Amino acid sequence: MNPLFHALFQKSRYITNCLNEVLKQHNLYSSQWTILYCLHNHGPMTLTQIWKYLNVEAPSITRAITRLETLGWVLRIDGEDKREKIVTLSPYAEKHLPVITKTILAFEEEMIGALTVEEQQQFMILLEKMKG
Amino acid sequence: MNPLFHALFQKSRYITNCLNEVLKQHNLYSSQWTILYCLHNHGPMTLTQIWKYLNVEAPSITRAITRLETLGWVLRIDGEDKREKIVTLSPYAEKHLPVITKTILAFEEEMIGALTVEEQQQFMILLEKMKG
DNA sequence: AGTATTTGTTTAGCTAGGTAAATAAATACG
DNA sequence: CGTATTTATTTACCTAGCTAAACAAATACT
Repeated sequence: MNPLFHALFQKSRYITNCLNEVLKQHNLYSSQWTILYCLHNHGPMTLTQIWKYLNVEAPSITRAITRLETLGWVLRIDGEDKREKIVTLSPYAEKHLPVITKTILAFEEEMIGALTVEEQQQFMILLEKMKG
Repeated sequence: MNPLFHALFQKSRYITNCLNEVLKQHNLYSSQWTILYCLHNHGPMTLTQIWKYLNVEAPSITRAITRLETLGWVLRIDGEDKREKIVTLSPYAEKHLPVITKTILAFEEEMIGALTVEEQQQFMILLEKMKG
């Protein structure tokens, strides 16, 4: 395996593991938090909007939303178009998200802190260049 | 989610998906190929050597090796220390690996080609800086 | 020598992604 | 209007990582 790929995969796994560790105190997993944060910023979204935005396949989102629903974080309501389901944050989520967001921001700052803003931009540019 | 993490995870998933697409013609998955390539370079290895080198947990390797064994790519033989199993490439693997390696190198070149050698080094350095 | 600890591997069960195919509602077309 | 196609979601099943705990062999300790 090309060392660049190897390093990329490693770091990706490492960061998600760290993220899960931080989220443990809130009884959440990284993929769940990603969706909650997404809904928090965009307001109610259909499943399709969510998976297109997060760039994963639909079944992953269906499963995650089902779990979040049973845990009481989101509500799934029928849209005007009867095919689609609109997902919204529950009052419980609205109440608890701010403090979670805060701990996550601290984590991200700690993780990325060693990079200057220019380095962060450079990193994004280099990522883009890898045939997207 | 911090856009830098988002981009990192995205690209990581994207590349493994592409890799799997390329490997489909050889009836292999990326994780399997990673192990075969590892054995090809280092010669016979114990399970522990493999998971420490690839930096994943032991059960992932156990499962992958079991699958590779039933598919005829590797052999698992008892070591002198009766606890450990030594994994070696099968003659079938020795025969077929070169051509697979060739297609993978072409894929990696295509994927990374847009980056100069300096940019690749820079990318590695930036990855390292993210709290390892 | 006999017990306690460590080490290598495996098993069980979890999240998290993927594809392929089923289903139901909406839309397009002849 | 009725059928064909598209679109949104779901279901079933696959790889790929993880942790926790079981187990057996080796090593350390007294």
